[in-house]
Amino acid sequence: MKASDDMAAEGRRTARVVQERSISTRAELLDGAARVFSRLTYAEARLKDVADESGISAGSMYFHFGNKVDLAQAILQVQQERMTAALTEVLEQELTGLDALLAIADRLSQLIASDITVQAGIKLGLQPGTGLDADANGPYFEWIRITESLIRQGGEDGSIKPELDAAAAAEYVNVVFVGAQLLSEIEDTWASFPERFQRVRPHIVGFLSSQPRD
Amino acid sequence: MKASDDMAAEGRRTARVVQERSISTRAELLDGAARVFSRLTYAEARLKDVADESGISAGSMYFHFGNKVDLAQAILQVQQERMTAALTEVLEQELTGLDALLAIADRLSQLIASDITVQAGIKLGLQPGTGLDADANGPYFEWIRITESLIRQGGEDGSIKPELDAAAAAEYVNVVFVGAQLLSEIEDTWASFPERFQRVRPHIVGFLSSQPRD
Amino acid sequence: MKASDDMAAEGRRTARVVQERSISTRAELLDGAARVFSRLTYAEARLKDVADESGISAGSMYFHFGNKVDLAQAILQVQQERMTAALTEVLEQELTGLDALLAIADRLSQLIASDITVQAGIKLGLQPGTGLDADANGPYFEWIRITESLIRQGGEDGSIKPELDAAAAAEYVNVVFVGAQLLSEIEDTWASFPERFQRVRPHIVGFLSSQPRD
Amino acid sequence: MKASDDMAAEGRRTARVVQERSISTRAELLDGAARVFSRLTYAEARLKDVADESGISAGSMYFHFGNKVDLAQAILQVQQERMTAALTEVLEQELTGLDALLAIADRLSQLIASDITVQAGIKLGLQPGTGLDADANGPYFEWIRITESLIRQGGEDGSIKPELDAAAAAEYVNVVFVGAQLLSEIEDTWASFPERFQRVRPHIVGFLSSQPRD
DNA sequence: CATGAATGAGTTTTCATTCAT
DNA sequence: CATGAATGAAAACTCATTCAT
Repeated sequence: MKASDDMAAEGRRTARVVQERSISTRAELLDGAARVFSRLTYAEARLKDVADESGISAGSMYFHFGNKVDLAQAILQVQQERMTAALTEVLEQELTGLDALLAIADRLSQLIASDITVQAGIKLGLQPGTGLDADANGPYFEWIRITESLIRQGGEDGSIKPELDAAAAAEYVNVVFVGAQLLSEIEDTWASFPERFQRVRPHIVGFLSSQPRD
Repeated sequence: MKASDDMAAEGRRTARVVQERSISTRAELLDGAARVFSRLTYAEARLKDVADESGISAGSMYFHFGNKVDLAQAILQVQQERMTAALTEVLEQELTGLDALLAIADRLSQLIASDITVQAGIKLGLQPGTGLDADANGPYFEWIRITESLIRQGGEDGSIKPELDAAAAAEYVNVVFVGAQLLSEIEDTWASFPERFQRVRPHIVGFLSSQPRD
Repeated sequence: MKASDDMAAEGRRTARVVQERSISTRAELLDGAARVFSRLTYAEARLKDVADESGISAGSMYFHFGNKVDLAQAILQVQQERMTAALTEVLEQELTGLDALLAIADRLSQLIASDITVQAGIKLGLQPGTGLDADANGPYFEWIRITESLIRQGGEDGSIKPELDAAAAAEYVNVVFVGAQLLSEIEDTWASFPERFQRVRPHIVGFLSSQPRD
Repeated sequence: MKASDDMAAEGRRTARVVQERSISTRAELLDGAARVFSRLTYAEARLKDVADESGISAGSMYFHFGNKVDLAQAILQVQQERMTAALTEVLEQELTGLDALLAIADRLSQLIASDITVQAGIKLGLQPGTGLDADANGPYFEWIRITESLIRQGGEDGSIKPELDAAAAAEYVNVVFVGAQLLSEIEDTWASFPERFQRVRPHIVGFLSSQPRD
């Protein structure tokens, strides 16, 4: 049995190496795709561009992702993972409702400005009808829900004016956040988003905060 | 010579009929294209979709609009005309800076919610790199400029707090307007835009108005 | 209204011409496809071969038949129409059960030997799992049913031994017919089918006929 | 020198183990291929299907069989071996011409119904133009020759009517055998072939046998 | 020997655009 | 002017085969 043990051992070693190559290829592919989808519409994007951009053969793309839709969906998934991660990271710290809300918005504005995969995901999410997951912008609505619950929490922990209508306040916060995001996208593909958000942030604070600030 | 007179007369009549048909065809084409471009990306949209949607043959499109890009550009132009018309209409009334600003925003929110060509234009304007006029979203920046000048005017006519930084205030107003627009687009393709804007409008008024309101 | 009447009239004339061209193109395409599918497996057949064989551009194929499967299905349909036509033609003559049965077999053996579209249909029908209509060989079973009913009829009209088990007799007839067909296909792509069937035909007659023959 | 003896011994053991694995892999591969080719056309069959079906990696196939054509040819060879074996087994018994003919037919009908590799071989043999051995259905013609010679032998040994034209009689026998086979293939992939053949067998016996039977 | 990722040469399919009628 | 069939260039996708481990 020694021989087959050896073979098994070698098999495992080989497998790991192969798997690593596979993983890195997949990552490069996702990266290239993110770059392409962040500057082009889904239908405009050519898979050849993705292949060239990532230095991977077109055939290989079909080994890792069955087709164009799946590739786009993979990007959407990464986007959601990263945004969720940012969210949870903040929520794990024990902050007041207001601080958590602001921390999340700050965090997300930076993430969106710096992470091209997240940018690609946002663009893809806004153009359904492609075969992409119908609820691609489920995250949007989740984000709205979270905003509302944090405002309610802030009302209880004293950081936010308790008399506010949570739903209406949440809508306002989201309008401001999303508006800043869209203007930044138009102007310089999100590069200015964090600063722009900082400029309008005081309006949110002033509206929500129970502490008079100047 | 009577016969040829008849023929000439008939020719004129024919010409008129043909011309009328041409005009209506062109209109139907634009309408169909607007419906298509308002729900699909430029690259996703098939000219066959436009043909089917408008009940006009594909070949005919090439008589009226040289090609796909020109068709899209025609829509962008209509959009700009209609938005500009709304703008001028308000500006022609002699209103205070604040009232003009709010009237324009109200007007535009209604126009966007109700006019599918305008909707199509907005979507097209947000996806450059297509061969569409590079400065397709020139209107955005023009709108920002107008906002700023109205705020400055409001500072002078007393309707708006004079101590405000006009540029910063304009940015805030636009962030709110654009944010409400985007959320409405996502939720129900702009149908809820006017109401949503009315809900956030008080924040704008509260921030700008020199008159304390409750 | 004279002008538009003229236009309508011209429209009709144009439409007819266009339609004729369309029909002939479609026919040539079907013909070329039949030639290709009669010598190659569905999966082996290249659409380029069909295009070349019929002198029609590849793109045009997709105008007339949406895709490869539909093209194959169109051939199957033509095959079924032609075989059904042969069948009905015989059945319309008032023949005895035996004569009808034999006439149909004769007719079909000639049709199969001479009509390349029918040949293509037979081959296609025998290779499902392609996306072709699952019941592509429904005709086979229909044919078996008809055989059985003619034998029963022959039992009643006195042309066929009444004591025969119709189902079993039908199976035998079909086995012989189909066997002759398959051997002819292998040997010379059906060219020898009619003669071969004539050689084995007496076995069928001897078995079924109520009249002693030598 | 003991160490190197050990190594040599282990080397031999390893070699044997490897060799055994090789043999079983080859067998599984052939089996999987048979299953795939028995339900799909050569061109439809994906080597990946074979790999999945046999649980062997695609790359490994290329070690054992140079390429797709060779794999198919290996199956054809197994089919021919098994059919020939059945044939010779019967021929080795000293039977009359008629009994030998019937025994062979019975044997083959059972073999075809039960052996998926034989089924695969039959299907492959009927789709040339693939790159498979041109005379893939040589066996068919060989079988016809054997039939004829057994009929002639039967004429001499008294088991078959001596006045029969051997060639014509052989054709009839083959038509019936092949017809039953094809109908069974269509109906239930050969499962019913033995029974069906038994149902039509009396026609063959009645035609050939020199002994009046009822 | 086995594995499975990678490749590239084909194939199918799509669609803007042209053009004869 | 309108129509819709035809075209071709480009895109998506497939898969036998190779090859590093």
